[in-house]
Amino acid sequence: MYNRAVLKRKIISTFGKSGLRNSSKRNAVIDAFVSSNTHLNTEELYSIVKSKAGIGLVTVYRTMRLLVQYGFAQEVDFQDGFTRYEINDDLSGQHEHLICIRCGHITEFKDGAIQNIERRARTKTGFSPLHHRLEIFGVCKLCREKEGHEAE
Amino acid sequence: MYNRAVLKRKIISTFGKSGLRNSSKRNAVIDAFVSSNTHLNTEELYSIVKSKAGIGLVTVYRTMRLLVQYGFAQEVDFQDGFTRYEINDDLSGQHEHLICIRCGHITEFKDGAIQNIERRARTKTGFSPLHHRLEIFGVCKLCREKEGHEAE
DNA sequence: TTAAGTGCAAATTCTTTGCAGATTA
DNA sequence: TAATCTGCAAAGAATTTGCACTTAA
Repeated sequence: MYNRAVLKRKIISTFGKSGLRNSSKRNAVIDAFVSSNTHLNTEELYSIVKSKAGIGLVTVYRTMRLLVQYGFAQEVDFQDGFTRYEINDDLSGQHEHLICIRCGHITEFKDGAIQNIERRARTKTGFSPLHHRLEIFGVCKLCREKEGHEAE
Repeated sequence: MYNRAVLKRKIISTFGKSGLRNSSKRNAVIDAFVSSNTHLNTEELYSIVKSKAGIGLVTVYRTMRLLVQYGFAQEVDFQDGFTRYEINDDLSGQHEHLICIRCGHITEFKDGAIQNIERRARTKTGFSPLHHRLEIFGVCKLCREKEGHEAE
């Protein structure tokens, strides 16, 4: 598990080495991002930081784009119409998403077998995997219980 | 492997039972979709059908939405700014996507281990998987060769 | 006949960009 | 000081919707 304060320092240090400046507003967005436990979209990140520091939506977009470019953030797509972000799996350990098509609830799920799939992809096709996204769509336990397990 | 003519008939029959009509323009979009081997986006599907039948872009959007709703099409996201569609994996057999972050080339890749991951997800969390998306981002063989395998 | 399907243009929604002023190194 | 950063408003791009007309059942 990554440490958030460490991650934040690493991001700012990496940015600094690339000629990006250590701005207080951008830092507030980085803070909101590394502190979040869920998969926030731009609007949600904005609603966190705008009260704190009078930050504009555009700054959130620009900061998230940088975080993706530099490999600290990864875009995830839960088919709800928003681009969402999470801390790059390579930093925190790979995980998959179980997405309930009834209630929209997201469960994170770890399974080491993905590593084997990536290894086979490399062996069979010469493709060199860097990171992945696995989203499994289905019906969560609670919704199945509500429906009397019809979804079985 | 599904048969395309059979699939098309199945779609139209399912639509008919739901009170949707058998319209020639919608059929042209369905045709273009079931005949395609790649992951077409709306604009690409439109460019196929507009010459044939004077169909509007809006009809393509509406048809693809129906195909997704009824489970015949699945949206895929290759992070190129477009929503792309493929025939639902449940109908043709599951496959994964290897996406080259240099040249954008997509390779389809089959690996049965995903079934085991889905099974473990069900056992561990009570989640009932219906379908999944696995996208592995990395560098394809050709790009690696061009780069002298730096990406290793 | 009548409910569904369609195209056009307008409206929405998410995201990016131009530019003048603010901030950081 | 000099380059980067920022917010605002405007522009873009993908997608949806309102509405009058067309078509299938």
